[in-house]
Amino acid sequence: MAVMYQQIAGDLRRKIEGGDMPPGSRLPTEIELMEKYAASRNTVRDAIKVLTNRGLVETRPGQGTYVLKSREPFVSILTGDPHATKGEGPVQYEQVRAGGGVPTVSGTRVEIQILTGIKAEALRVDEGSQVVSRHQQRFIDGTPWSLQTSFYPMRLVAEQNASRLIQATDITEGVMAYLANDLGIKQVGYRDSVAVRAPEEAEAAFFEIPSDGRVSVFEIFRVAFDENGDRLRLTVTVLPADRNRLQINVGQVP
Amino acid sequence: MAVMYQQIAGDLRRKIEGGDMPPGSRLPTEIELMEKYAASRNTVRDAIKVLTNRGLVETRPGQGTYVLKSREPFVSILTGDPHATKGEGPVQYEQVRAGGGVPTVSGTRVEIQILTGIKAEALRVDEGSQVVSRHQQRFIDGTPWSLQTSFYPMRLVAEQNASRLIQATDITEGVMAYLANDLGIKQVGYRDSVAVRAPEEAEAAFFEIPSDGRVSVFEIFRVAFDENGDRLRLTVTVLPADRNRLQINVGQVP
DNA sequence: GGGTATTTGTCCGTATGTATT
DNA sequence: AAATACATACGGACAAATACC
Repeated sequence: MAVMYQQIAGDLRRKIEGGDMPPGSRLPTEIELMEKYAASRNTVRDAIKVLTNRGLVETRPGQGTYVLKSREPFVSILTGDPHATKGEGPVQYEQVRAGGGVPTVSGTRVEIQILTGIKAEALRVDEGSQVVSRHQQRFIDGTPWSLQTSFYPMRLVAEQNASRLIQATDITEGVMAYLANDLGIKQVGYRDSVAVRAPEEAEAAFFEIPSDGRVSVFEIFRVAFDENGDRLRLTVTVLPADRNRLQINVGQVP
Repeated sequence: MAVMYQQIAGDLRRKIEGGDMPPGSRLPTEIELMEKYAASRNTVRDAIKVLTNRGLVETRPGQGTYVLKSREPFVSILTGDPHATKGEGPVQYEQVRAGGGVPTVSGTRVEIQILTGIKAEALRVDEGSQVVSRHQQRFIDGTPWSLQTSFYPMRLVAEQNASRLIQATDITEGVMAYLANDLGIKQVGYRDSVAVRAPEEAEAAFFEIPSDGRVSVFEIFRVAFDENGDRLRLTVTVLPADRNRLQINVGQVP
């Protein structure tokens, strides 16, 4: 019923998932598989393509095809004290892997940008408005973990004198702490919206994942609200979906 | 620099994303693309494969290759009152699309199952323990939305007489309400863990998505806790990532 | 460093099958 | 039934990456 390349793919898949070919092991070469299944090389390659698309194997030119090892995922916590002001910049995510792991952050890149589309809509500013953008790269134990960009409406700088926002220096006590302590602007809640999409070129390069969309990324929009229900900032966080899990705690959890 | 099929893919992609080929429109046939780019049919097909893998187009045998339309995503809310007892069964997700949309639920399939692996670990029962499994299919406006299975430790039935759990009838007032009102067992919090993976065969068939892993699914593990910090149930929800967004509200949000 | 063997990647041409109109 | 369009499968040739001597 199934055609030949699917049969070959199914057979290899069973051998991988059944433990006959453990993670890290090398598959037979395409030539060997041709002989084993009495198929042409292109047919064998079609079968292997099924496995790579499902994230089971990886082909390395000049070396062979290898069974992928599943790595221990990072855990990012999306819930926290909405009034919290501590933390290093617009930190949203905590890393709770059992083995530990040290998060590090790149220097903050600060820009004035034009905000359009759904981002402008999320921050409730006019299409094409100027905003302050603060961008960071985040790593855990040296491996790329997340890309994070926060957008602040210009009124915070223009009308409420949040001048440190537009300086290209880290705000070590945290932006929310700065706004609360120096300006009396307090975050009382936030809303996250989580989607999954294919990575952009730059994201694939940073995370060291294939740029063809086989591995997708989480895209998290976090909108923060102040006491008046006004939107304080929009933070967009991107993390590769193959090495991250999101955790949400509600109520009383041990 | 880039090889030919990548150049063709890039050219087509720019035309799609630039609006030259709007969603729903048909691409030139493979023969026409062969002539246009002076490439062989296999090379043209390789280029199209890049686009299908990125979720930009869809090929239909006998018809042609079409630019996909992005559908309005469903929004599922992961946060709610941890003490809430109302609701139809193990409901976790609310649908908040602007245009409305009527959620419907299949009848509940109840089974006694053996729980193993990470599911047993999540519910903190011994590997290979028997549990009660209650499974539902959920739709919105008739389109498949989510698959949901809840697992309850057998002690609820054996020691605490939650006999209705093992009856194959819907518990219309909600399982949590039943446990609270009849047995005095109260949920005080829960923890969600969100991952993304390729769909299984049955899931792809139910959601009507390709079974080759191009479209991935959210897999949400929800563990519910009672006042003693014991685990009341594990609910596993699967929903296709191409038509769903997850929303998390923390603190005071308008 | 250089050369060679191995292995996967790209590209071509052709033939036939299957789904749709 | 016929035409159209994509899917599968074969064969071959050369390129590019890697490993090894």
